Amino acid sequence: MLQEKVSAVTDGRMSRVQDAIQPDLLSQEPRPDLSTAPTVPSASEPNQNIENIKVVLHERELWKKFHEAGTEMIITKAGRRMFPSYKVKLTGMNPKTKYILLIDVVPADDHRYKFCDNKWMVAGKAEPAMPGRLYVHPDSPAAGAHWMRQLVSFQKLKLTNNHLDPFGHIILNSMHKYQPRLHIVKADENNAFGSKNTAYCTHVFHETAFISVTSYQNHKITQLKIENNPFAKGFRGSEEADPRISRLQGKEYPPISKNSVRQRLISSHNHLAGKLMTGHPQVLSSYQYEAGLPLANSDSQDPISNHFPPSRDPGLLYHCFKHRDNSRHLELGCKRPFLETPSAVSEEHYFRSAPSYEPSLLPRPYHNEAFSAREACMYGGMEAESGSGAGDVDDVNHSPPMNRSMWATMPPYPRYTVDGVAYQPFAAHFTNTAAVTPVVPHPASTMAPRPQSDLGVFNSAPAQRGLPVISPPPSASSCAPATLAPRDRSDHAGPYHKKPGSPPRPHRDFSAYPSQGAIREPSFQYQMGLNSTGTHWNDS
DNA sequence: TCTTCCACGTG
DNA sequence: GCACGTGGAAG
Repeated sequence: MLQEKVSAVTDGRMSRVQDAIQPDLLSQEPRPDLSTAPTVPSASEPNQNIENIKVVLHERELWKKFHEAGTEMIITKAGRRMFPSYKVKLTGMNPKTKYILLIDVVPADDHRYKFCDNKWMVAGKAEPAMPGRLYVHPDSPAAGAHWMRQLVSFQKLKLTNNHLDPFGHIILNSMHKYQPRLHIVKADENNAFGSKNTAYCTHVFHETAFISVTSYQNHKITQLKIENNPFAKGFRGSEEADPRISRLQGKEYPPISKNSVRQRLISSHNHLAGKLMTGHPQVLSSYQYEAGLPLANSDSQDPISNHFPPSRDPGLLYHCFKHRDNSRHLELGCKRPFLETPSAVSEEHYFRSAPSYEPSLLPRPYHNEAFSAREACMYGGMEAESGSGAGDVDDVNHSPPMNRSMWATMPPYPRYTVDGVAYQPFAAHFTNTAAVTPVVPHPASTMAPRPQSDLGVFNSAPAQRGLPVISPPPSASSCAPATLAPRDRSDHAGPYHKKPGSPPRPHRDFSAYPSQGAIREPSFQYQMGLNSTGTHWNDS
């Protein structure tokens, strides 16, 4: 039943999505006409009804709590995990078909925010989008049976504000609003994607949108993190007395640090405010989605929506797409640009996402690289790879190692990257990691910390490395984004040339591709975009 | 605003 | 016992 509904729904959405997407993809270029764009995957493909895949966000209620308060995610130079973690339950996949799951985090709008008077306010124009990176789930590629077997967790994904991050973490600007997106890509025969007929779907849960910060602004969010994140248990205590604080201060009783006081006040305030706020939660949207309803977005009012921009959609948006052929196909070859590590390492994929604010979404595969994943996000450890893919969970499903490709999504803004700089991903910066191999990237080797990449972040930087690039498909453009980017980059600025350095394993490079991004798609905009206006999350 | 260090917790 | 994830405080 649900499925039916879902399907139906999805279909609807999908088409929209496509439309939307296309634009993105194209965005840069003249966008072909959307109409042209094939709708969803027209391609025929064997298996896949990627569009029939259902994705349920795990712990949605928790996400909603955060969303209602205006979710904030800490970003640090070293990389910080997201909390709540992005975990999903998948159903409707072809058990034998291999899929690659990846997440990208795109700007939700083009504003910079500030937290004043206990609420988020627009504080100017957004900084240029950072090089978009994609975080590929370490188990990728894996068969549908594998993905459906248990929750798929992206908890190891890390966010950073270091534009030169060598670890493959997702790079964001502080005080900006972002929207994580899940992309399910059907792996091709080479365990890569990007080839013709590559089909993929993008799912967006609006309740996972957040504002990146270097320190929490809204006390309510801090409290939610402390109350729900096991690693923050040390800060739990009665509200009144934060044990930890006490300790720090050496007092038994709650110290009243300015913060604590402030927090308390705020929290009270928030509560009231919250109640006052609107009334409805956007929850509906989510639910709708789940229900399979189309989104109706009712939400305009949704408080949350307000907080975050726009997306109105129901909780999720989804796009499905199939590449058309020509276009792009990525090759996955596996090359690991940076990584040298040969075999040992597994490959990771780096992707770049597009910066668009919205929805651009589509990933475009860039090229792949291999790498190993070290940590498996999901199940525990997996590495998948080693040669093959991750082995995590079951290996059965796993496919062999995949190549990691990079995708670039479109950037919202044309610029992307670090200001045009050629980004050198990893290598350059490795400074810290001295250990890391300097120059060339070795993937596996030691790198200091493990990059997310392990996880699978990719950047795109294909060209430079010689990675396979995707060829751009002309028409595809409309549809398939992926292609475009890659080439562009290479051609154009080529932002990233990789320099000699190599990043640690993980990431290989990233070229940043800018995807462009802005979305124009109706749907999308519809979703997200909107709100810029207010944006206020005020939580309170 | 951001970075670094800290104590404490999980796993 | 160790590595690492946390938010707070101090800088």
